[in-house]
Amino acid sequence: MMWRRLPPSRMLVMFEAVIQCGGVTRAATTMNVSQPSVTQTIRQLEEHIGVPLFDRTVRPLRLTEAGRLLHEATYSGFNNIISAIDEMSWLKGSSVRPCTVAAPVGFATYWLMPRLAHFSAQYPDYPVNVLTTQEGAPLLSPRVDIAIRFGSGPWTDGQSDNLFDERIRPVCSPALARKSTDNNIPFDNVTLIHVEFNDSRWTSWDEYLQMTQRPKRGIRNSLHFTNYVQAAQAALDGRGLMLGWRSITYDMEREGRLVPMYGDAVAAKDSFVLVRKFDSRNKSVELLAGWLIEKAKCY
Amino acid sequence: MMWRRLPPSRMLVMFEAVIQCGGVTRAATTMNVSQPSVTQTIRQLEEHIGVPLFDRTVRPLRLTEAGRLLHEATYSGFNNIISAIDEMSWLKGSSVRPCTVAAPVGFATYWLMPRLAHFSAQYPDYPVNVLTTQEGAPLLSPRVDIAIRFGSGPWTDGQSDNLFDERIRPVCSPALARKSTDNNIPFDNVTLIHVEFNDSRWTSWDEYLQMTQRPKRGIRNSLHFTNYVQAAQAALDGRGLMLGWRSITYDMEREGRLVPMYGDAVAAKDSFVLVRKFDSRNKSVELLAGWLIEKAKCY
DNA sequence: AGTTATGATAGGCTAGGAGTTATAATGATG
DNA sequence: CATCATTATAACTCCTAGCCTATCATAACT
Repeated sequence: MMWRRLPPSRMLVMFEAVIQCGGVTRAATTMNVSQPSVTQTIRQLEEHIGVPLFDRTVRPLRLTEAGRLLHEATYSGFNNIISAIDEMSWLKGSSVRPCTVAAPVGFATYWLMPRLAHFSAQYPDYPVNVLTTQEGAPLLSPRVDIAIRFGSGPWTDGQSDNLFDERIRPVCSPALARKSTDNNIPFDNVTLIHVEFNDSRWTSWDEYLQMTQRPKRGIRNSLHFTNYVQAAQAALDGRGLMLGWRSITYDMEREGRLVPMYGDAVAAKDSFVLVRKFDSRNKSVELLAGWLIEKAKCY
Repeated sequence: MMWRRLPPSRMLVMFEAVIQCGGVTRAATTMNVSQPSVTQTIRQLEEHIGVPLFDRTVRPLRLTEAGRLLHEATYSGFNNIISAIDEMSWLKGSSVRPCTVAAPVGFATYWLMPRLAHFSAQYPDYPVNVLTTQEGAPLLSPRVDIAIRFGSGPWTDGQSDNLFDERIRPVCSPALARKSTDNNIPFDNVTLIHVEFNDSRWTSWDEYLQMTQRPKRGIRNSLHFTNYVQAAQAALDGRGLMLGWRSITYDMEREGRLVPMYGDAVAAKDSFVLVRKFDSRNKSVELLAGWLIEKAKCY
């Protein structure tokens, strides 16, 4: 009876695509369909639900509050299903049970994934699965061997090891930094790149300005994104100043693609913790957990 | 890129229906399609994934390990999406923000839902949403105002109040109980109704037998189910002896539809705890939380 | 073993989903 | 204000996904 309200997955997939690509047109090209097709599909979805998902009074379409809600739900919902399928596929071929690690989406994208590539190269016989979550503290479960949580803990449902504290500071592209210093542009005139999260633990620009005792900014000179991927891209393109989370921008800073600018680093309230099952008979769990902890040290 | 592996929702919905109805034929009738259609759809899904989902060597089709995995994922995944949509629909009509409570599936079905019916009757102006989870400890999140958890805590992400401890004892229908006592049937000859959960915190028959120092049973005389709904139905029909969780079977016991039989109650390791957000500006959260705690007392 | 209940297979048909092109409308930008 | 970029609307086409009937195969039950 529950599926009466469930929209066809096509629509939800399109919806996600539009969000990811940041616009109908781009979504259309990446999905290999025409632009009107996407518009139609989104309309159908909105009709199906009965609520507008996008704000049409602004041109690169932006999510409404309702849209953001749905986005969160579908994103993690699909992730659940897909990662289960992945796991099953592995389970079919090799008899080696893969190790599944759950992590918050930003951490997974910018810290975990790049490193996992190395891990897989080093230990090709130990398959690893990543389950991204919208929440900061994924639970251990039959399907999750390692959970990486952002918070204060302590957690008692498994063996926990601290990975690192989180630190935040403004960063931007080297080009923008040079331009700013050369022309002596004051902080207040620089475009700020915002990421709209619902998680209260993620420090926002507003909070940062407050913590560093700077005046609050208006909506002038600001770019808004709903995910870190786009925001980071905008920063790399030199379109503004982003609040750089250490776990997310560290690699990019090291490569010189982003540089700290305008202001000090601020410690986040919480830190990242790796929690693994107590009784993991699975060798790969121990191996991967140790490996990640090691990587976190030298970071 | 992630949707490459996502099967059409039709298939997943059918899959869920087959599980819920406990068979292809029954699923067909409840979904208003022909039986071959269902068979087809399931085959397509299995092809899509590349893994058999059902064990065909047994006649009322049973889930394989892989199937169980997928079931869990889709169930909670869809639940996420649907409850988000529900919430949005409410949000459209009335400006009163609904209160969303997340709870483990068994608790939600058998304890929460029946009581919520009364709550809604009493306070029609306070809409309530239920989000069922496969795990025992749902998190608070922007979308979840109240989380009901089964575990040992303590949890610090919100204000927590104990609801009640869990207790387990064998129960069956009055008819079966009478027949057993009349004919002096020994415990070892009674059919046991099993529920297959992956959550280690749910005590199984094996554990119960061990705790009460009875001999372990073979697979003879046993019925297996994957969810409590079916299992409870089987118990009500007098088809065997079920391990009755207080939170689940209490109402049915009070109505005389189930009676305790063969053996003592055993305390579960953990208890149910209600966790609500610290700063709930939402009146309905406070109201509902207090109401539930009150109900839990007199139960 | 015979009977019943349940699921699998084959083949054919049709409705409507999903996409296309062409064009208009509207916000962003300078 | 002019131009560009992006999204909305309309009308039409196509094809395939999904369903059905009919029949067969096999497990469960007694």
